[in-house]
Amino acid sequence: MPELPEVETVRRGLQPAMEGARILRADIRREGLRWPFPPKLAERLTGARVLHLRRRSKYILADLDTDETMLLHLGMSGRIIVSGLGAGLVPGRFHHDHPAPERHDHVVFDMDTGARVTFNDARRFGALDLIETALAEGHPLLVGLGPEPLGNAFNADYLVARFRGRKAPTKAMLMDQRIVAGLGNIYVCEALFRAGIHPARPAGRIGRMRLERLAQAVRAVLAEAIEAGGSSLRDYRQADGELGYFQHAFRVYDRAGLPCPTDGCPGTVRRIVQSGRSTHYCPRCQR
DNA sequence: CTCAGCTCCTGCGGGC
DNA sequence: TGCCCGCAGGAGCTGA
Repeated sequence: MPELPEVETVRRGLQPAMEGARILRADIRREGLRWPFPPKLAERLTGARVLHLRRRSKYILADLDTDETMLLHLGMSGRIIVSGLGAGLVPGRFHHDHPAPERHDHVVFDMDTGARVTFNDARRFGALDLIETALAEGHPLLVGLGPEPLGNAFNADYLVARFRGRKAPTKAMLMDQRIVAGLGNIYVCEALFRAGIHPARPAGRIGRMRLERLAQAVRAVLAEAIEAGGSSLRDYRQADGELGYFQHAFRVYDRAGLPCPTDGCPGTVRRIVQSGRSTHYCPRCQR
């Protein structure tokens, strides 16, 4: 469920609790999520200091002082919640005012900041792995990813090159993490609306000018969503448990039957299904 | 290579 | 109230 803006928001929320802090205890409460956890996970994490939290696509990467990097993915329903980082806490001491463990709390870290970091994932489509830091960029889950949509490599030239000759629906192309890394169902729908592109249009049949607009729309919607702390529909929370509020800024996503938000457009937002996923768009202003 | 469909898993809301 | 169905911010895998 979480897309790039939600993952980035979680990463930022984790920084005060984890960056520079040591993992005093790693409570691994099941064998794995989507895949089995790596061997001796708790032992390898216990005592490790988190040097830096990074994000690549929808993955959070925690570089440790053990020369290993922990890789986290939230899947559809994953949440990471920090507790015990409030005022008046004493660094280096355990605090006992953490909420009781809940159903689907799979991994719990007690940090020497006094913070507790809990990874909860009802559907268990999430992932957690540990790999040598030097090999992290080559992790099988990361190695095929396309450029970051907020980076310089993602632009109209790039889209022209990647879309050329492709007949797949533009929406499917943008959902493909090998083309661009970090978009998901919500932000693809929103970006296509802003760019005025029909989600079913074959990707190879969009002119350069319109791809310029599309690249700009992708960047804008992601930046605005990060600014808003992500979108909270069902499971998603920021690391401090607060809701994001970008869902109030959706123009088409989950708005089937409502009037198109474009000024003067008489259209109604439509819902269709593309490769098994809901697509929302305005048939009048998206061509 | 390209593309569509299926699958993993749990929870929730709507209709009857 | 209870049951069944469809649907959900992902993405790897299979097979045409």
